[in-house]
Amino acid sequence: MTLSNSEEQLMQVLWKQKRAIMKDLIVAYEDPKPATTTIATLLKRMQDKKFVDYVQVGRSREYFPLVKKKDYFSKHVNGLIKNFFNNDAAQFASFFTETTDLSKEELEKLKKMIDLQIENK
Amino acid sequence: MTLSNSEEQLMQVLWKQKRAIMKDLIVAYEDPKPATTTIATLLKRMQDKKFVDYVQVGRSREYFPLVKKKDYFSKHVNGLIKNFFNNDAAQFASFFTETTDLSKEELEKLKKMIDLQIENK
DNA sequence: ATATTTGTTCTACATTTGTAGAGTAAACAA
DNA sequence: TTGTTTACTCTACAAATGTAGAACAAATAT
Repeated sequence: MTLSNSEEQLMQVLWKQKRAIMKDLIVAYEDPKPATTTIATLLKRMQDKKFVDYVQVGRSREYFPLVKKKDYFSKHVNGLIKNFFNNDAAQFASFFTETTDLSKEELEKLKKMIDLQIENK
Repeated sequence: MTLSNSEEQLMQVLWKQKRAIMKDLIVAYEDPKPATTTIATLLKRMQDKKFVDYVQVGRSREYFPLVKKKDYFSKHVNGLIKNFFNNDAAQFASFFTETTDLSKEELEKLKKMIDLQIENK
């Protein structure tokens, strides 16, 4: 089960806010803001898909993510790797460093992180 | 304009085969293979979206990609970076090295590539 | 020459997605 | 205590997607 585009967008808001009621969610949107009913529909569908849940707080529901951004995202990336690179992460990595536009500093930082990873092997 | 899932799947086949007629495309599918009309519909929609074109060769059309896999894919990755990491590629990179499961050798290789990149800055 | 295969277009239809109005109940403001 | 706000559910509907039958034309096999 995956999120559709607009569901994913809403999920981003929720990940950022951690817990939020309707009003908070809508505030996070640019103009033209969606109708409240639109958000409500999306939230309901996301509940059905087990991506969010809520607790009743007074008159409102406080929504929260059931899925960690990191987990969701790593599934995404691994899907991409599988799809586009025959499941070869190294090939993906190479592609990544070529394609994205990292500054010298960022590259140095990345190198340090890789060193750390190598040490832990 | 983006490809839907099943369009993207077909695009993968076409990228692999470079140029292909209907029969070749269908052969590449696992059982249960889709109906030829299904593939035809997808191809037509992909033409409309300017992702493929064809030349008539005898009785058949030889289809070919109009978009390079690499270009298509880098747009994808950059989309992900924007969406999930606030447009911060370094953060993405860090996430990537943590999450994907690279071997020591692969990490070394990656480090070398990064060094190359740094030199070219 | 007739039957069969192949590729195509047209049409169709169920499902999913994006979006929101109508109606309603609870809480709140005046 | 009555109007206003807020959040929710129900319903709706157009567009996109996934899938494929019907019909047809060209090529091919017998």
